[in-house]
Amino acid sequence: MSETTTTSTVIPTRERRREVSMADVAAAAGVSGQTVSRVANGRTNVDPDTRQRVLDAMSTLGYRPNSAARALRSGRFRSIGVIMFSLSSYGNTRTLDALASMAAASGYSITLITVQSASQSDVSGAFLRLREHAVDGIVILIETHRLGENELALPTGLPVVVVDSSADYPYAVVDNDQAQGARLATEHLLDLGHETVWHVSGPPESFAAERRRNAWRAALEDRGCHVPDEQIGDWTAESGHRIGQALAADADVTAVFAANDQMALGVIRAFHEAGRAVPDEVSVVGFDDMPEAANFWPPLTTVRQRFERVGEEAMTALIADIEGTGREHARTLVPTSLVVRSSSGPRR
Amino acid sequence: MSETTTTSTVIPTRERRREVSMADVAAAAGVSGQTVSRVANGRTNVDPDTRQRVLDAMSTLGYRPNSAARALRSGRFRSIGVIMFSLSSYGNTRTLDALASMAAASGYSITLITVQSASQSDVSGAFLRLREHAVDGIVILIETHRLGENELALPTGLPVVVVDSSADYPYAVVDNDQAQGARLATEHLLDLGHETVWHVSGPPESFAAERRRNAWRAALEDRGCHVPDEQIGDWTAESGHRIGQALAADADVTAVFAANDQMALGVIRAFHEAGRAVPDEVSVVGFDDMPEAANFWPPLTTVRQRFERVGEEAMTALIADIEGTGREHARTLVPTSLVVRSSSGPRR
DNA sequence: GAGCCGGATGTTGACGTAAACATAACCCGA
DNA sequence: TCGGGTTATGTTTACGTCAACATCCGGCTC
Repeated sequence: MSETTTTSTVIPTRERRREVSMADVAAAAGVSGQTVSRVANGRTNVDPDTRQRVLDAMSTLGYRPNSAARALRSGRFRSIGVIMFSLSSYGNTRTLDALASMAAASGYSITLITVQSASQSDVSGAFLRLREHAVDGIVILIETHRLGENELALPTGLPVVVVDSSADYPYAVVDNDQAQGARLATEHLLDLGHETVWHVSGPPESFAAERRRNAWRAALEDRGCHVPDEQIGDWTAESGHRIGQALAADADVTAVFAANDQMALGVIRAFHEAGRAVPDEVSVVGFDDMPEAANFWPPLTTVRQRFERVGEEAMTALIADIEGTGREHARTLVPTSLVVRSSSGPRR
Repeated sequence: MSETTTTSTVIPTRERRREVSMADVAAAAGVSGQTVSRVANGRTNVDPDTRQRVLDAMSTLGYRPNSAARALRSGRFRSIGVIMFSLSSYGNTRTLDALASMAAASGYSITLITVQSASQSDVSGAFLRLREHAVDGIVILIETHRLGENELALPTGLPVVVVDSSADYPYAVVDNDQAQGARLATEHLLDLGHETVWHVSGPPESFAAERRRNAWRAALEDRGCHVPDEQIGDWTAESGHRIGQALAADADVTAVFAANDQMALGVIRAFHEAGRAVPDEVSVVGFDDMPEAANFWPPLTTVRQRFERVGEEAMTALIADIEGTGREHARTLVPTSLVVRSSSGPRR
């Protein structure tokens, strides 16, 4: 171990010291490599004594199977590729966390590829890189609205799960139930006596945004309410703030449903700045239930998405597909729930 | 949307179709496998005509190098292992994003392992799994306070970079300059005329929290200010809220420096609830500059950490180590900056 | 006791790649 | 004209693992 600091210690040039291989273990235990392989893979047809000898040799030498060789041999890597559109989205990050936990629990690791844009070339480039990396399956965590199906079609027969609200992929799809959540939020506000509900939506290219928007509109129409023009944001708090400034200037606005918590935060700030009290004059409801939402001022009423659950469902489906059990390409929707806090109140 | 029961299309049982290999390309191009290898690796000693023939054959057949075989042969995988303590921390997530981008730009992919706890067993288990996965280097993105050096010592000579504020690892260390940032925040509040500054710190086991705490204390002492008891939080907005309630009850408190933005949010909420105006009666400064901070109410004065930069530095150092250029085990500190918004103001 | 069965273990070869070495063709100066 | 030095290309082999097949041995049946 280098004595840390300075003296750019001529570290004994990290010699590409050969790792302990099966052959080494075999020699140490006095058996053949194949027997070591059998022990490593938990085969039953090995004499208990022999097995123990091999296990001892393994731990003495610090043997770890070389997964490159294993993958080359078997075509399996016990690795899952995840393609994400950067990590900026709060929800996707939590989903990724759940994916990673589930994968680890099943003995898989995660190979993460982020793409700068959801463009065709970026995504197919990511596919190609994953193919090189001998992953056993792929999770796509992107808003894929702008990608035609053909562009998503994989050249290889790899199992794929898409975490997205779109239907009609030839893959399994898992997502939070956006429509149900948006309806929950909208009806909550109507139930409080508001005549209608304004909507700050996510960007046009997002499927999730589209579903929330459609469900909001449907909920209003079902109750015979006027449907105000939608306000198009881009998920950021800044866009919420900008839109909020316009809404605050309109005295008719008494209830706003923002398509995520960040935009709700921006909207609330705009109302604060305009001197319109929340929730006394205007109610605001968000979507996501990020950890901070309970500490917004006022604490935010919002729709809780269960991202962890989505990640678990996606990984479970993918692993089932990889390991050959069940290959339904189903669409799984994880229900959301409304969390009522202080940013929404009865129409004055 | 309720067509959840998708017609479970009977997909033509994914046959493990052999991938196109070098041999296939070689046959198609009428050259030897070795020549294909040379072209694939961009060697110069190939006749332009031959090279073109090989490239044509590659694209016709859709050849992609098999990285398992490549790794087996060369001992390199062009993959970086990242060990993270879950993805819950906002900053670490952004750092990971930068790591992933940088890695991709250099032709590496990311193998992500999350650990449930920073315990010795979890972390060393993660090491072992990464070693199996033939990664070329490892980035550790955990608060490693509780881990002795010996526990972190890798059995293999793999290059390692630690993103943490600790010193004295036998590895390169990169982090935001916590001490400088905390001093910035504290002095900002003192400069506004506050007699002293209360501190809501991160948990004891966090190195970053410790550095911020020490710098806060040092800044106060340098100015001869009274050092109030520190308030120990756990990074969550809830803990900030709880502590904020206590602080709000103390009329002496006029300035609070919270060790992250979430706790600052909780503190501010507590002051709102207690009817103490921010910043008129109490100033609050956070740490991180998360994207939402500008839209808190009031917009939060905070210390901006450049997580992307940290990720870039870490990956640059790691790749340099992997590829043999420069092997100083330096400690890199990325400076932070103060972002003044509306949550801090002059002492009344 | 011959024949057979099955469990434990060993031997061979192949996965796709690339380093090391071998060969062949060509160029240039003496 | 020859020898030495390039440059382009081919051949062999090894990386670590594991499936397939081969072998060995003890025990059981008839």
